[in-house]
Amino acid sequence: MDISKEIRQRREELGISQELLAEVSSLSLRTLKTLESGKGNPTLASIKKLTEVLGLELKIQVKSNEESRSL
Amino acid sequence: MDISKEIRQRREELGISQELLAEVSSLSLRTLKTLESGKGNPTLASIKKLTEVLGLELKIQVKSNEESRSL
DNA sequence: CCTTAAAGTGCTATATGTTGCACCTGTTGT
DNA sequence: ACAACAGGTGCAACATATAGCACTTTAAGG
Repeated sequence: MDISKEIRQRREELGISQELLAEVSSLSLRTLKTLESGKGNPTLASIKKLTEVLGLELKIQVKSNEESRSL
Repeated sequence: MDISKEIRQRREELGISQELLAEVSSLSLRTLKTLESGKGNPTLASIKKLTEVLGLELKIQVKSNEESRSL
């Protein structure tokens, strides 16, 4: 799933508003709105601010080879 | 591990130079150098360009509660 | 020694992410 | 209908990521 959608989904699961999330994660409300609506190209720092507050973690790993099997 | 270090490690595993990686991922060599040396704040787009070429995937997931157990 | 390849860095210009403000829409409750 | 709340968006200012260039350092190989 898209990162922006994951963030929105997680925020909604926690039942908090964009305004509150922006405040506690020290990210501007404007930036959060842009990010969640999938229109921006956020910096890693912005994403980390949100993941820390939301209890999410960003992992980078070797891709599982699904498309290799399909050929 | 840090994302910048993961990217460098993966590039070295594949045995390619920064110059080649920058070229095939349509990212400037300057930006890749900055990123790998851990000095920048890359955008999500830059990270995605690299992960796609390197066969890596960026995943965002609920944090496993290690620190909850330690208390 | 010299040459080549790979990586790091200062400088600069350009592109764009971040931010605040104002305003609009849609929803909920009275 | 009106008010309050949550979310989306255009605009402009500021901060900074991206990019190219030149130069340096280090390591490997002749």
